[in-house]
Amino acid sequence: MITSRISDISPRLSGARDSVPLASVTRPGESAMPKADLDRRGVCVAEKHWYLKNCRLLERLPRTELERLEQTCRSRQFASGQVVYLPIDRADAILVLISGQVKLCHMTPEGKESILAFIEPGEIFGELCLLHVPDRDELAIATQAATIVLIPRDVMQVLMESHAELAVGVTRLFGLRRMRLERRLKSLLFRSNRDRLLQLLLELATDYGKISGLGIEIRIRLSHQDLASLIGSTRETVTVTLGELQLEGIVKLGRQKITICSMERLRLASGGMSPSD
Amino acid sequence: MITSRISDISPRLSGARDSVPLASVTRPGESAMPKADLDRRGVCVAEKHWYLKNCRLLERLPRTELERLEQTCRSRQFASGQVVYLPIDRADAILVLISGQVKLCHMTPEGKESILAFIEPGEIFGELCLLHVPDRDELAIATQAATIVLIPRDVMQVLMESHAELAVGVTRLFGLRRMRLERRLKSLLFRSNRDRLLQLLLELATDYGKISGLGIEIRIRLSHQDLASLIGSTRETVTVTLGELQLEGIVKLGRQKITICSMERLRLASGGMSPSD
DNA sequence: CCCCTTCTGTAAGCTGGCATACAGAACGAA
DNA sequence: TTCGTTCTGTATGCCAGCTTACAGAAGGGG
Repeated sequence: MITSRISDISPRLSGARDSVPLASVTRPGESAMPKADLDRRGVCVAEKHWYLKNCRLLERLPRTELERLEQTCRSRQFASGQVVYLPIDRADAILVLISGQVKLCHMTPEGKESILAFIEPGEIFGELCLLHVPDRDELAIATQAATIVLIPRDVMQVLMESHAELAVGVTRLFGLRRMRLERRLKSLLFRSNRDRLLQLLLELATDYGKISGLGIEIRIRLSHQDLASLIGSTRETVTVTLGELQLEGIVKLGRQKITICSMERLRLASGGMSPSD
Repeated sequence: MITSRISDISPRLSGARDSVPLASVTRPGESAMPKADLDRRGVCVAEKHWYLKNCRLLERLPRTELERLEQTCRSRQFASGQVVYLPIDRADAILVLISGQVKLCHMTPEGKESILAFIEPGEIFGELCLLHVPDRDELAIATQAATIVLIPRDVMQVLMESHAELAVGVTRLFGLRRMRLERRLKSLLFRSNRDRLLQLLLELATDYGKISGLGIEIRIRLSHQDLASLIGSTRETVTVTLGELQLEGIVKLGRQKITICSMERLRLASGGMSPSD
């Protein structure tokens, strides 16, 4: 249920209201990191450049810069379900997801959650801080135990100025995310619940699809509630609609697992448009 | 009616299907430009740098570069209602709107139009081509007689590489547009028709608001159909809802003109969130 | 000025999908 | 294994908003 999710985070929300720095969201005893990896300030310093090299955007930086980054940025661990940042948090660093999974979402005044995006390892998020907006304006929650590296905005900015290819990469990132948003907006306006779900499945299949015996399986685990939060619908409606799609032989359902039996029929049913339309 | 809008553009659609370059969308006799401003190829060459200097993004370029731009880019005139580009057009140039107004929109398979954005003089659009996506994926229509300068993608790319401040500007542009989209997405998911309209009015007031005697007047002319296309609703529903808001004393209606009587009450009614939420 | 188009207003009926309410199933933790 | 929690499935009433259908009003072009 949604309400349970909210109560899940509200204690942290109040805790962070007085602009506690990100580093203190995890309480001392809560960290899942082995002690050997911690220095005196509880910050992981080992192998960071190795981590960062796995980030598409940063890998093109020269080795010296990656090492310099080690000096300035910190690594953090988050348990599954933990809040990474809150809408009201100050946006002063970009984040690199090293491992695990994070979802970015937004809460309506009535407490409904709409998921804006899922972040996978190697991806960057919270990058809007580069525009010098005051706060995050979105909620980031670890959906799996996650390791995250924080790069302060100033540091990133300096890097971008001295390394044009990084700036180009960031521009590209902004652009691609914007395209994804536009696609999503288009698929929401004027479309029935069923159409939105079909379109979503199509996008999930292309983004996270893995070929399996029965067809294309969606790698990430999503409950019906999650799907509803992605298309702005309700859990019940999604359950029913998915059931129909299964009867029609388009998908095969499992617990938090969806397999697309026939991409052609899915494409056809969702209006014959590719996910990039 | 919507259908009439579609028939309005469909002849041009077929004309452009075989990848006719943008420059040929306007038929020779159709230009509203005085002859003196045209060279042999029907392209305006006069005072272009003066135009471009009014563009927020380009104004920071050194004068020499602006003049070089004159050599490579063309200027075009579009009559009100004319198509600037089609979703299937190749995306190989960014466009600068010098004067007039352009709307970017998307057509659903059933022929409903959803407006993605309005472009005002000095603004850039079609900039997604910088990501090397194959085609436009959206429809651009002049809503007022418009003058537009085309900057080929390659030219822009070279400029960005040699002028970091331009690249930064583009990044910023992408980011800001993305924020706007995210805001819009949030205001669409899970919100009633009324709420969406209120939120839209709030954004329109901040983006295009002009103080007048009765309150804040929205500068751009929008029909109820346009508003419906912006929030994914129907013309009738918008008419009724606007009527209610007028009765409540929140807005004052005129033909294609809306004046916000009380920003406070509007803000309050739309959930008490600022447009940047 | 008149005609034609676009814009706005109003109303009645229908329906997709939401709210609500249960219940069984699968999973995780202890 | 057992208990508690989350996930999934199903049914019913109800309502916001879409559809359809008209009609007057305001421009605008000739």
